[in-house]
Amino acid sequence: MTARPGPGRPRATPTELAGTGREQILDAAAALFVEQGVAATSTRQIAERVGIRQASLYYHFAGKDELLAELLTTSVRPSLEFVRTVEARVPDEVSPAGALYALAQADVATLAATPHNIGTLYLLPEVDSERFDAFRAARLELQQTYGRLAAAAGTPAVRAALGADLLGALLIQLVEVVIPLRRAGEESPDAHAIASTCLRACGLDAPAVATARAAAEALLTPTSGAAGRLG
Amino acid sequence: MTARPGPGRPRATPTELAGTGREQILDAAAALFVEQGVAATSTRQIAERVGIRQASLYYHFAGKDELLAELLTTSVRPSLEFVRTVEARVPDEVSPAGALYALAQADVATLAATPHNIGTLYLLPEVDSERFDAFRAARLELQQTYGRLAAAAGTPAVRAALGADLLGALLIQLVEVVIPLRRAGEESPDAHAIASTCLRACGLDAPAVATARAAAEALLTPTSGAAGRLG
DNA sequence: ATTATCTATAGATCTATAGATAATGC
DNA sequence: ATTATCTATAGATCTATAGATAATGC
Repeated sequence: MTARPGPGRPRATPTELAGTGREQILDAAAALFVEQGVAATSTRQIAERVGIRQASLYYHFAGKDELLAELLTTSVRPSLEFVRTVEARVPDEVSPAGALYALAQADVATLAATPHNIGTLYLLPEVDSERFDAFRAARLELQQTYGRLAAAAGTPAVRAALGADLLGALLIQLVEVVIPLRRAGEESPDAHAIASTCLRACGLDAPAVATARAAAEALLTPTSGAAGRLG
Repeated sequence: MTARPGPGRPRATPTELAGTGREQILDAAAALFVEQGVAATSTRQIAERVGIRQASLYYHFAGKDELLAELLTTSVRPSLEFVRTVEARVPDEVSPAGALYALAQADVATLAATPHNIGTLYLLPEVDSERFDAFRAARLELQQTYGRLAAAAGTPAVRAALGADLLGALLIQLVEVVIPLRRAGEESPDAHAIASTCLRACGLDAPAVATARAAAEALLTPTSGAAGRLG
């Protein structure tokens, strides 16, 4: 485990972290950004945690913004791909309600498992900068997909009262309850409980939620030689 | 409007802001904290916006932390008092569902109307410091009340599947959708739509939601000489 | 006398660049 | 030759204190 030598001048104080130098830096930055925020985290702190000198960071990254950009985009990309794949199967292979359930459940699981509770980064004020609008665009697409599916899955009364945009915002918000829960040190909540709450928020009654859950499970488990491969 | 002179040396560059010096500073700090975060906001920036010198801040406040502490507590206090008043009337004067509807509606309205979208501050990493645990305790009490009311109002199946703690977290999360919506420049959403969503999340069906809404409105409008005064 | 500002500044950061150095790989 | 680090540092902050100053209020 003791850092393979490889090319380049050896570190003054060798550590036993996994991954390449780049990865070690990203990981340390993620932990500190989540804990303290970006502005409150100095390049020196990041370097210290990795076990390199402050200036050595700049060999890998142009600065904190580039670190944040990379953390944000690599964290949202999998969700985005998943959401696209699932929506493409609506309504032929799965109902809107089933798709919505599957997405909510998957996103809860992802947010619960992500190292350092990285979802916290989405809430930082720095992210509002246009420097990160690629990330925000991805996030908006995710939210709009939730909104479309929710509008399609919801009861007519709910659809009329809320509209797809508000529904999307509300459901993303529900899914992201995982972030404050983890922050508060709570144990990871049941993804099914939250996915079900998303469907109830759309006006579905208990039997309809049960049906959606079954549909989601059928979608996610490609039993026998079924078409299902989700990338 | 041109700042009454009053005691003290005059400012080098007089401004036309309303309120006392303290209030002007708090307002400027709120706007900047929300926009950039606390760590990214310098005492100099705050002072500039007020129209005083950086050092003059310290006559009123010990530093940024004290500013943040004051902004947080004055922003949560009204919600906390309201929630206590309402819960005290449950179940004699109002049903749990009616109380929950009233709270959600009121909190949405408050968050939508608050200057500078101050709710954003709740999400800043700085707030996790024990320096602000009075604020966090207040916030937790608010959340727990939501949880108790939701557990009482919810259907047995929902209560069994989620528990009061998770319900509280989910409902607060729903109400706080106003924060990202405002941040994105969205128009303020309908408080009724969100309050209804809270009740649907608890498993209530459309008629039950309508009943709760009526109960909330009866509670909030002390018609004729009714007992209702909500302080 | 009290209040609310001002000017000036010490000391402690923090970022980002320049250039040297110590490995590996060819 | 390439890679990944190192040392050293300039320049730009930023915070918080000391002490002066210019009003009002008594």
